[in-house]
Amino acid sequence: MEKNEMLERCFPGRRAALKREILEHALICFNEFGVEATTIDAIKTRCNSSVGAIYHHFGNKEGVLAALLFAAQDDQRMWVKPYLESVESLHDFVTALVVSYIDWVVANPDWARFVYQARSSVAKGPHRQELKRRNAENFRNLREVLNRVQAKGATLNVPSELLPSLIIGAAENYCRAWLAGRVETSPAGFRDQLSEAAWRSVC
Amino acid sequence: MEKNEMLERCFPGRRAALKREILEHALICFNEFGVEATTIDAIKTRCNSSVGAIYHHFGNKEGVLAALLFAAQDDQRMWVKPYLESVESLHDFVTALVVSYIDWVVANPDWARFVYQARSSVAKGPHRQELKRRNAENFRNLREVLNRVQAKGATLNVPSELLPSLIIGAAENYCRAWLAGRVETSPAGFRDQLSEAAWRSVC
Amino acid sequence: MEKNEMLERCFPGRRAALKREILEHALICFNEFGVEATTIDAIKTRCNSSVGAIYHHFGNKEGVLAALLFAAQDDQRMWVKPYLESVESLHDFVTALVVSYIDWVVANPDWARFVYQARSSVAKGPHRQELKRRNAENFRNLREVLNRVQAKGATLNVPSELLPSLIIGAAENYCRAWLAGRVETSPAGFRDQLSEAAWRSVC
Amino acid sequence: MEKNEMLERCFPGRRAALKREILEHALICFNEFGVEATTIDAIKTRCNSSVGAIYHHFGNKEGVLAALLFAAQDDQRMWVKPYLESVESLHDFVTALVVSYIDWVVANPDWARFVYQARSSVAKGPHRQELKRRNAENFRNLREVLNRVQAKGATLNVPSELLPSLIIGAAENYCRAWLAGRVETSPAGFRDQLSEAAWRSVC
DNA sequence: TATGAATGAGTTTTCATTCAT
DNA sequence: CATGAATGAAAACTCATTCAT
Repeated sequence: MEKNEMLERCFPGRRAALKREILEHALICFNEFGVEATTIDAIKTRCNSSVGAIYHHFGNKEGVLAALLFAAQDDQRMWVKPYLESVESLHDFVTALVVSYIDWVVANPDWARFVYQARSSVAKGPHRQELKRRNAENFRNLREVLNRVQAKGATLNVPSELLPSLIIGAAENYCRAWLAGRVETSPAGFRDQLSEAAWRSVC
Repeated sequence: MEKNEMLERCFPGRRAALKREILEHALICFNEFGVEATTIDAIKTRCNSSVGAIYHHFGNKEGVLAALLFAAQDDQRMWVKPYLESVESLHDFVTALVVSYIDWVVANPDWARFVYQARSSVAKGPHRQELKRRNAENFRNLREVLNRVQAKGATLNVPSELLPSLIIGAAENYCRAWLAGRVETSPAGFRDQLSEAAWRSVC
Repeated sequence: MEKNEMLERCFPGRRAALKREILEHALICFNEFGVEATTIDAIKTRCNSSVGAIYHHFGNKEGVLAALLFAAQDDQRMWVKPYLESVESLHDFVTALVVSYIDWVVANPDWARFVYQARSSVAKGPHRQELKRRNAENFRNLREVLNRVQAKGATLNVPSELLPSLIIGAAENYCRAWLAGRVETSPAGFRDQLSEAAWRSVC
Repeated sequence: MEKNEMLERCFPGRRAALKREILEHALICFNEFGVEATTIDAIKTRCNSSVGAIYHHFGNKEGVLAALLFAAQDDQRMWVKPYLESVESLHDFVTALVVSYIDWVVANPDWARFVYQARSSVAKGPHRQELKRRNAENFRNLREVLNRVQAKGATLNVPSELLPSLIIGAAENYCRAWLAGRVETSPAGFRDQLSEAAWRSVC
């Protein structure tokens, strides 16, 4: 199962089995009832564990939330790597980002749904520094690839602040709509159209 | 004050004065503490009213939330009207939507911030049908304008489901980032770039 | 309609029309939801009146309750009178009480249901003195009839305190069970059996 | 103390100590203030516990009420057993029921008072099915004894629905009056008279 | 480590009552 | 007299968190 694979990667080993079990069911609860409406008790009931175990492993509710969000983001960043490796041009770069984003959402709809609602919660809570740090690091990594590509040829004539929105904005908007059931067609069906649109929007 | 103007429009008259007062301060609370973290008590303290009055006028917390969201959306839809009136071409249409969107967000940052976080709450709560109905009606209205414009000349070669994301996705993404403090530059500074990018992405 | 007849008797005249209207619908609410669960608002909604009107006429919720209870008891005491007039013997007396009790309950099931649940409420509330006074007066009146009858012939060899329970206990118990739906057969079907049983139990 | 004995029987063991503690003091509150007027807070204050503990053990207020009622009824049914064992005739049967009823009320006035006011509440609430089930079972058990006795000799010429009212009606009525302070003499003083009256009323 | 009973501050909500119009 | 908006005390109930076993 996909969920277990991702968690196995993030929390490997036998000793972390319960940890993975808890996170797996916490994700289901958060998506089913919403982040705020999910209680520790609901999670412990779903995974046949105990409140004590959850607190032992994650400290508190925000700890569970942060662990899940960071696992999802880590996975998403691992996922994009192979897409970026063969990037040679600016067009490749934009396409890699858009397509890998869509592919990840389609492959992990539960995680994507969760990320959209959990991000703002974590951004307000005690793990917001860690979140910022991780986002900054990710941004640096992408920047590095962009710089490498731009060194080879043409450069983009777009303000740095605006770039992420132009590249990912439309794709994210459509993925949100799909996960919320507002549109029917899977984003997978619009991979090329969304990546080409993103490319046209930046050049 | 802007807030009062908008609320005056939605809930006119002397008798609704307290209603407006409550909504005005509820908006501030929701933005300051978050939708879930805002308590009825906090609202009543802020507007020097009573819990009873809030329940008398809005039934419950979800009622306050829905009243605010619907007021904001009504205003946003009133706002876009003059932009759409002079639209002659597809390019005009895309520009009108993007630019009016940005202008509204910049003119009403508190309302915009609120809409982003309240929408998903209302979409899960007891007013979700009303929300759907309103969104559908808005969509029909825009569609009508689009049809009128397309009748005159070239038509867009973009799937209907994808169109809203292509037009508004990047602008929305940037506005969210701005309101969350993740970028510094006001979206007003990127009106033309965002609307041109949207246009290129659809044609 | 029965309800109106009884209320017309207790609160006669045009000016008391609203009063009767309120009481009539309050009775329905009290029976449907229970005394404590019935709110002034529910009553005002049911009778298309206003909270102000209810408070104007009855002072408070306990006032409504007491007015209804006293009306019901007054009616029950008016009802028993003709039964008692022709009483000549002890046997007649016991029969009159049991049979009139049953007949009244069957004729006014809503009022009877109400009396059973309202009595203890009023007995705790601010009208408890008035309730006591009325009960004592009623007891005196019945005692008088009993004395008159006993003066003519045989006397009962039953402690005074016990007498009411022996006479009415079984009938009341059955009527309660009937009104609660625990038994099917109307008490009217057991008029003779209950009155004869009562008579055998006291002699 | 009687209360503890009864509760110890219903909820035995060390682990249930707090459960018993809560019920014991809830009973006092319900009798002192009335079922509706007793708040969870009043109970928790009286037994030096916490609202959380009460909700942990009983779910909600209705849960406390039902637990107490069922405990009382269980006790009452245990109590009547020895009275029924030596029953040989119909007369014995009626006497056993009336006398054991009176003895139980006199031995447990607080529980009896509670049963009278709680029964109708529970009969309306979420535990009404359980209540019905228990009453039906109790009825079956008594019916069995009655059948056994009737097999030996004379049978009663009284409708089945009416029988309980004839047997217990007067005693219950008197016990209610005594517990409410409307009469002075303890029902214990009228054991024989009430049981003999019941016997005469059914034969 | 694991458990789940116990805590109690904090929340939503209700509703009798008042009073200005 | 009638109305219903406004009040606010008080209620039920929740739930993150702790801690003894």
